[in-house]
Amino acid sequence: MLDETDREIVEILLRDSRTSLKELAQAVGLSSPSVSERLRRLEERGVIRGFTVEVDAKALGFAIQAIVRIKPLPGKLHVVQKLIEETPQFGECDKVTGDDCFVARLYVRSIEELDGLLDRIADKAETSTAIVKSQPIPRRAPPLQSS
Amino acid sequence: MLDETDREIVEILLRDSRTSLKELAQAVGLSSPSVSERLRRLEERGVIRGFTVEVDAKALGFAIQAIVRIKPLPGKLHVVQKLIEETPQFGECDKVTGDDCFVARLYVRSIEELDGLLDRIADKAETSTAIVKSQPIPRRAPPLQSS
DNA sequence: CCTTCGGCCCTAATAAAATTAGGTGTTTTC
DNA sequence: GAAAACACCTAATTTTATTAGGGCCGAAGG
Repeated sequence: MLDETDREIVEILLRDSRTSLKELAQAVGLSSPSVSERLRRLEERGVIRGFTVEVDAKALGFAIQAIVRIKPLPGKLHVVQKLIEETPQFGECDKVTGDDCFVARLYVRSIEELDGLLDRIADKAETSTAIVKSQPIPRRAPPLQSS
Repeated sequence: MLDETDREIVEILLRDSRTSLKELAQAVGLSSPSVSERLRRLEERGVIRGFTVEVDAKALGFAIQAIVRIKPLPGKLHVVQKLIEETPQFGECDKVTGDDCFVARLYVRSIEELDGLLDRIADKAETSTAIVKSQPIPRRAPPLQSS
């Protein structure tokens, strides 16, 4: 899928996407235009979906994170999904197998805020909540090797 | 925490962190050096933790994602954590309240691969697995407003 | 077997972007 | 009320990215 050079480029960009072409070129032993072209193709192929920044929840005052399993009551699936989408405290949300339920991350400043948010879903879904104690792996990309 | 200008800058960068200072400056009605300085301070304050790329699991052949709850058997907590960290198919992993258990994302190419990975943990932890059917919110930052 | 085409790379020149330097007005502090 | 701190500006400089133009295989086809 990716050759060794592409993999190295992506790995460097995962660590710091502002790395200059010059530095990337040095790291992989190519010229800047070559790296630029590889980058363009990685994006074109959809391997690199985009360039972004990582924002720190704690620095913004969201000291607590929770993982919430949300099982909408019969007929409430779309209402619940809409609510999740429109509530900014929800981070990523996955719809998973088993009773059509959602697993979502929640960013809150206090237990009270968490409680308040869960209350607002209480009449639309069954929920179970786990507070995040630590993040052994805060974020990690899928493997870049096909091995 | 963040003024309106900072918020706008961060929002733009979340969408595309390669946006030039010139464009950012135009968007917020400041000069490039001013935006540059604000950026520096956002990083210094830890609001922006880093610049990175988003890599697409599907494009790399990982068609399946699963959310796995992993409850280590007595005395196996550290072994399990190490295994998770060293298995590249694991994406982000949170340690949550309730019986010292982990919630992790898993990227695999097939159900067989998923099964194989779960087998390797089977003697160290109790697991329950939910396959991701869709991602209503693939990724989202915490709210930028204190509201 | 030779030619052609496509892929991938290069250097050098140009264009665009980021940074730095130096200065102005406004607000906070002593 | 002066001084310092702050947040911003423009203009000059430096760094970075992009473009243009060619060379070198290696595979495909005559």
